[in-house]
Amino acid sequence: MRKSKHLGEFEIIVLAALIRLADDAYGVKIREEIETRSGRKASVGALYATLSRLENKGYVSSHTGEATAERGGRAKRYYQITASGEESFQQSVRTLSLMLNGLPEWSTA
Amino acid sequence: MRKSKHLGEFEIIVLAALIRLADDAYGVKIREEIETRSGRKASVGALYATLSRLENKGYVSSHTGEATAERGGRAKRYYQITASGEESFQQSVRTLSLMLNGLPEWSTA
DNA sequence: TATTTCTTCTACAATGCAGAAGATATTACG
DNA sequence: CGTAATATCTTCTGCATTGTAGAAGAAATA
Repeated sequence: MRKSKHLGEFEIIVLAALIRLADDAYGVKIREEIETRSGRKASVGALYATLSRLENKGYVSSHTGEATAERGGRAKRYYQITASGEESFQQSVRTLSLMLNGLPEWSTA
Repeated sequence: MRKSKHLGEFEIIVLAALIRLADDAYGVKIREEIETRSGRKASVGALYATLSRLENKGYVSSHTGEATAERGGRAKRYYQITASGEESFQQSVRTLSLMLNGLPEWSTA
């Protein structure tokens, strides 16, 4: 059915982090992954708002984790990308790739 | 001074098109470049709004072209990326690269 | 005046952002 | 034990920035 709505810059980054973290993707960890890997700042609010919106669009799903906590704290909420999200992600990545490929700013990246 | 505000997805795409088109970058052509190269839709309104915002931020500059028109029509307005815009562009591209590099969605792109 | 080419305008929708507040678990200590 | 301190994580709220569409307007030639 090909809706072709585009993902925002931060949405792309969040989904990339989700994929990287596989089954260890919960809020705090996702934020950490983004900041350490890319240096890009990501406030808690921004992150959760984005995750929530992605979930509304059906691009990610979530489930609350077991109370495994080694030391205090609230239960984690784990996220994972859905098939639909994967499709959208791929399309956005492809678009960027087509536009950036070959540029000096790109190769140097 | 490192402001580090992030570029939006479409802003990145527009800047990429600007760089590609070099001195032939005016509205209609930019739009064409984006759509033919990546398949991504870009309405006139969206494009000019984005160019205008980028100019306000000092990321692009513009000048009106000579009335060269081979056959009717209004004067073109040529855009080019500024040093500051280039810096911001590079940073955004780098962030994406760091997040995407190594992912299957990326290699496949 | 008709036609062509290109840009502006207007109004609204979607995304991004920050940090205080809230929830819920373990640990400390009487 | 009871309950306060502490640690972890997520929600909430309000606002700023970016994205979108297409009709309307400007300016040139035929």
